[in-house]
Amino acid sequence: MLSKKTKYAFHALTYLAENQEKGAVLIQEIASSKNISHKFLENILLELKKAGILGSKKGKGGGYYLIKKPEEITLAKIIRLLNGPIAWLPCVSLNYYEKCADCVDEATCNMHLIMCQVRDQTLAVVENKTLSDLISKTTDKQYLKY
Amino acid sequence: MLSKKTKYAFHALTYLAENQEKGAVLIQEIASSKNISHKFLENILLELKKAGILGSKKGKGGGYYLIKKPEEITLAKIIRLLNGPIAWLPCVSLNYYEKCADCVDEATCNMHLIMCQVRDQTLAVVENKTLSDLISKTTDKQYLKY
DNA sequence: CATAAAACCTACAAACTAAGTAGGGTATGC
DNA sequence: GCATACCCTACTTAGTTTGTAGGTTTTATG
Repeated sequence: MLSKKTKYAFHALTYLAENQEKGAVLIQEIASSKNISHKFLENILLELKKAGILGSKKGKGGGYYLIKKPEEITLAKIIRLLNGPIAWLPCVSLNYYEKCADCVDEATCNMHLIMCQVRDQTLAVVENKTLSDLISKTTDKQYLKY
Repeated sequence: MLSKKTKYAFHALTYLAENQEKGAVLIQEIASSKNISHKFLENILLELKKAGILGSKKGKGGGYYLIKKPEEITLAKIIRLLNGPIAWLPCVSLNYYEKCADCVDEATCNMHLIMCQVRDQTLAVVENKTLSDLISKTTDKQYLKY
């Protein structure tokens, strides 16, 4: 299951994507809008910044903002960053590979093969879905254009 | 990631499947063969028994044995039993459904839809793979038939 | 029937991870 | 130069996973 941290990250990113015209947005604004603890969200946004997904501005009028287009931010990237490996076993993880303690030979391990399939099927979805797929298409703002 | 409990369960089931001709097998035999703590494995086998996958015999000459054909035991069943939900969110779980705390409307939630896809892709693998796919096809025993 | 073997069951302990909190440091705008 | 708001480190709390302890019940066998 996805951790709260991961879910909070998606909520925050969605908020930022839907409010890009505002420029820098306060942590507090996101936190109260999405019902997330201010300090906990602070840590999450910092991680997203260090990963090159968000930019920030300090001092009065500061806040966080997207530095990539929503369609360039894959769900896989966010999940890996905040939730950890997508694979079910360390020995089939593309980004967090580790040799299995008990497994003698990966090449002949039947489990290994199947877990690769699971990983690839999952990636087929989350590598091809982006933040833009999470944005609600019918916000008030969009209607105002007409 | 799969828990140790889940991995141990697969190891134990594989052992039992590869040694069906032995009849009842001692916990201790499986534990030492697969390097699992006896008492921990005891709990796992008990769960598998309660789920109707294993049978047991008490007393001298007792032990555990499969009561289903390996090809009838899907990986999904084992994973759900010992690892919990396969889905990434409670609101898309088929066997452990729970309403999302924060989600207002599942029908219009974009996350919901994507997570359903992830779940279905995963299930496409693990509902169609069974214990028989984990059994090594080249054991000594098999060669002895010729 | 006595004994030993082996599963059954409940409860607990230790280790690890996730979630959240505290408090001060640093850059920025006015 | 002061208020603002992000930055950073460390800590606490809560929950889960992993493993252990110790006794109970059932069964084969001499």
